[in-house]
Amino acid sequence: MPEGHSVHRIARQFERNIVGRTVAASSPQGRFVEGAEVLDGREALEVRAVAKQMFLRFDGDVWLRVHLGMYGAWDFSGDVSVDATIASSNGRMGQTNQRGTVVDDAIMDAAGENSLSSIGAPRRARVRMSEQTTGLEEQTEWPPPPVGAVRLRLLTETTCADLRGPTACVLQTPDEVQATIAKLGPDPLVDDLVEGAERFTATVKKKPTPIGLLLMDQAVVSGIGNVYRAEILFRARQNPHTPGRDVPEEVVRGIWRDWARLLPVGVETGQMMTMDDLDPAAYRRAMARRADRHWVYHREGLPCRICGTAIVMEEAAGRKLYWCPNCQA
DNA sequence: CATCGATGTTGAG
DNA sequence: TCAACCTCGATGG
Repeated sequence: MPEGHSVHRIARQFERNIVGRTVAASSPQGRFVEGAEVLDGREALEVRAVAKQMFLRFDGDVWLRVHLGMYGAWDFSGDVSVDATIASSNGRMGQTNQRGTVVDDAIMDAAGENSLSSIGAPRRARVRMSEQTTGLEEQTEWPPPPVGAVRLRLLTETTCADLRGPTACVLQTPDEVQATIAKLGPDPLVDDLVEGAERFTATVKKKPTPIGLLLMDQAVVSGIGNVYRAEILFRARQNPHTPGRDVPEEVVRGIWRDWARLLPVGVETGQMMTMDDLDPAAYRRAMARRADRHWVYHREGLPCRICGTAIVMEEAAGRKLYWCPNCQA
């Protein structure tokens, strides 16, 4: 489920609570027993996020590569440096709070004020990090009993990270990591922005593939998924069906710049905010309600926010593509 | 409570 | 092109 922003966000959580610590590794589900045995007792030294993949380096040049796929998630519990924005527009967290979770009022207040990147002190909490960050009910046992099919558990003295439902969870050598990353297109939070722009435009310029498909191709550009694709194309007023090589170069460069702007916003807010240039009231509305958050995504049949034309949905490569046939003519 | 669909990728045909 | 992977919130009865 997660697009690039979630993966960078999860990597940041690893940075705060796992990197620099020795882990006890296990596979409660049983599908990653051998890998867990290799990781067990090693120190996590570094985390990297590229596109929708996360790479965690352990001592001895052992890398863990994780791709959450459609419904993978990391559950953090114990001492978790919780983001101030963790609960924004998240009713569940409010409920959980009333039932006695330790996520305190300061965090809830900060969330209400929509402040960015304030890092709370580590505290007993339990969160699920997937597309969104969700508060979970507090567990009192330690270590917490695994919930559901936990492929991999990484346990430090104070923090437990449980991986569930990933598409990929494998150990890699440094060379393999290098090779994996080399196949990925530029990522605005990893690559130099100027260099990234050159790579992206050069690739798009020579492809007959529709731009709407190119944006979803992780070899072309890293981290864009179905939501960001629709939104970025709308923001560029670009028809999704135009072959990449026929899209004006200035538009292609504009798309890269826009992604480089939206991605960090997504990392900070934990949400795919694509209407960030609206007035403050509309911005607050968009933050509060998912239905108000996008220009075209998931708005089939609804009037375009700019011109009133009905938003169109069509299937493209098995994914739903939303766009305004008037604004993006 | 059952069913559906999803922010993704891979590999078979 | 499509099923499979495997999870869960949203939806409907």
